[in-house]
Amino acid sequence: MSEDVEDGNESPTTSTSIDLLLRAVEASTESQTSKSQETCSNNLVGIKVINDGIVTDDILSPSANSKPSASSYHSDQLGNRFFEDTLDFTVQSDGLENDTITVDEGVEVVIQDETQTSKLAEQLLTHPNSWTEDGVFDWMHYVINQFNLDSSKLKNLHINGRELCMFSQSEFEERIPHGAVLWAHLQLLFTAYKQQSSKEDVMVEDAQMEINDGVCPEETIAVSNATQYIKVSDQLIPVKMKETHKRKQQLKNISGVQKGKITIGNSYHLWEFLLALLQDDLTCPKYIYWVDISQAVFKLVDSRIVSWLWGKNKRKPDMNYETMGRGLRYYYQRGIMRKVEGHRLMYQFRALPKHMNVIFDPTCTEGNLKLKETLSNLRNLEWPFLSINIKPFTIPIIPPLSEGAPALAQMLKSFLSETPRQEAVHIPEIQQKVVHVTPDGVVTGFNFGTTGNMQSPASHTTLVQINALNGMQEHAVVLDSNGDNMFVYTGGIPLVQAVNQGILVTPEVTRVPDFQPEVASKEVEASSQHNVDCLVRPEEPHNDIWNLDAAEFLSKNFKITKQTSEDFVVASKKGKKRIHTSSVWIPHDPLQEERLKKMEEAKRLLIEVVQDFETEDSIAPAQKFLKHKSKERTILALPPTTVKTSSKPDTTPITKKPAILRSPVKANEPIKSKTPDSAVDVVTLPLSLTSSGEHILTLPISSLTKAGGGDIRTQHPKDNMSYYVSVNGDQIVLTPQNLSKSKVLNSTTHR
DNA sequence: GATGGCCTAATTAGGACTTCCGGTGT
DNA sequence: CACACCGGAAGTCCTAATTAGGCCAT
Repeated sequence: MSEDVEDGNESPTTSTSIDLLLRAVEASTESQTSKSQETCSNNLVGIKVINDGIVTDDILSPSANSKPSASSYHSDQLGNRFFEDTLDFTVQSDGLENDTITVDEGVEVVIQDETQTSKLAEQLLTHPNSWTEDGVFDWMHYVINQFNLDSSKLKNLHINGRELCMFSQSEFEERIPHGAVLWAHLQLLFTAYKQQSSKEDVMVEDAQMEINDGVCPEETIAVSNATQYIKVSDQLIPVKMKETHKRKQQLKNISGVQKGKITIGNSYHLWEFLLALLQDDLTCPKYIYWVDISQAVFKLVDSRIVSWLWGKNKRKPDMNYETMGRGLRYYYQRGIMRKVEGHRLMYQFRALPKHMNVIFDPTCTEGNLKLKETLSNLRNLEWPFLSINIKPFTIPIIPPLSEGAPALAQMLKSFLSETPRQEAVHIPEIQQKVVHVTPDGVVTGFNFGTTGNMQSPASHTTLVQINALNGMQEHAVVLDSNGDNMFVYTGGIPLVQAVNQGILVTPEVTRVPDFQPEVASKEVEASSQHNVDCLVRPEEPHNDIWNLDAAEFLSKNFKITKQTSEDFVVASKKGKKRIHTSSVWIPHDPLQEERLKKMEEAKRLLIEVVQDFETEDSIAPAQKFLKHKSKERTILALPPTTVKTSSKPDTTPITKKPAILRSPVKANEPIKSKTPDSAVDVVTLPLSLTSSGEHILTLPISSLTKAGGGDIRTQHPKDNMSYYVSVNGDQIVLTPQNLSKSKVLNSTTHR
């Protein structure tokens, strides 16, 4: 029976290990007298490769068919050799009932030798790192016997599992008889163990909190993406954690992890990313490697691939080494890295994690060996352990790419192995629309707001995906069957609330076939600013042009102190006002009379807003003042020029300039004027009660108190009832507390 | 009815790059 | 000539922290 290994189901690591083993066996057997296959198949130890439940290979069984032909290998564009998935192996079918240890869906360890089954089976389930000298000897002896190699040279070998794992391939071959075969076999066990671990990883998920609660903070080490490593007998056991508040607190409390330095998800910092690459057998030492671990010096072998990966990680498709290099250079001044002078593509970390998640990878080189030795030797020393001058900051453990950023690792595999290259993460194309918002609220497209950092909106009839910066996320953007109505939940805001806030407008659908992300992102941002006074939208979405109209317009009317592609800062005697580009709107077709009118109206509105800002005799921070007046909890005391006699003559004329009273104030504290030179303790306010119309009333300041969340409440001197105090335009609104505040605010006409 | 706590949304500020550039060195 | 490297300046994006809004228990 023979089957082809199916494409795609086998990890490159496994393939590489199998490849190496086969070549090693090939080399060893060539140097010896050939033995018959009949002899070989006795006392078999094999590892079967299983794809989707079908046994495809018994890769450790020496057989005439086990040698790959020359055509079994191929090279990719980069010159990397890969295992061709068409090897023809013979799977043992001797009718005996084998002892089988399934370590993973793809790898199964089969032990048939009855005398050693139990002991060896047990040992093979543990990481080679933990094997005793005897265990190592048994394993070597057994493997060598299976391949009918000479076992006499093993006699004086005293190596424990830990030392075994420290060896590089070259050392293995140098110091251990039949080292190539044994080394290759060991790599397969590593692969199997790794896969087994990841399986167990999932199994412990349910018990995660319990485990964690039982581990003292010093024994837990934060890594990334809700994975924690628990140190048990000098081994790091990954435990997946749910991202809860408690969890976040735990991360914060973990010793050695600085506040704000924890990396969540795939958002590695650049230095973290490089460290991860250095610990991943997919990339180290092929594309990046340690030149001298004792000095934390590493080198980029292939700057193109490393920067490509970095760009993938950051979702920056244009990333290149030049750009990435700028990021590295910023590390010089921050004391994280330095350049190794005179050596191209060589950099030096100025600190390393005290514990690194060392991968015993099959492509281990001397650099990696040095890394392991150094870490082994220095593990018990005080951190920082490097001899170089280090700015003391703590680096959390960086998981290898395949654990910390599995999707990225998958991409890398794809990048390295597929011809033609394909994106591992496939995002289906979807019909997309541009959102248009005009100043009078007419929507020619869809209008929705966001609370996150939306980059480009996307939707089709029932699709609910938005391409946010941190990946495709499912937001509730739902179109009905006609495509006439869209329902949007923005950042978790329920639809009803979004409508109340004016975020949603019943759309008049205009399909825009050519999706322009730049335009869309601006539109999204604009639409999210439901309280904007007017909007600017240029003819072209390009940044320069985008700014042009707004800049031209603003510069004519105001002094602009700063301008970026997003913002203008308008100066006035009151301070500076930041105006978002999208807060000024210029219509698509300026030839249309109606649109011209709207444009004029938009300009007029903007001028009005800024003039208000400039003429307001206020000492409140100008930036705050202009922003959403109706939302600002500003209590403005107006000059008592038109004070009428109220029914309750409790007036004390105010002779000093008006005071601005702003919340929040401390609970239970009377609100006092923020104006130092103001001695007012009573303010005369023109009040507009929503139910009974406008009248003048005098409120003693001492009657104003802080409600929850910065609200201000007062007791009405007339009826002694509690009212919320809010501002509508230049009027103060008292809202009976027993009425819904939102209803009242929505029913009032804003200026 | 008065009060303050709690939860969540909205907003802000700052960090960490990214982009661009003009220049030098190998 | 290509590539690596440098650092200033400005822009972008993300996230933690802060503030605001609303509800609800006491």
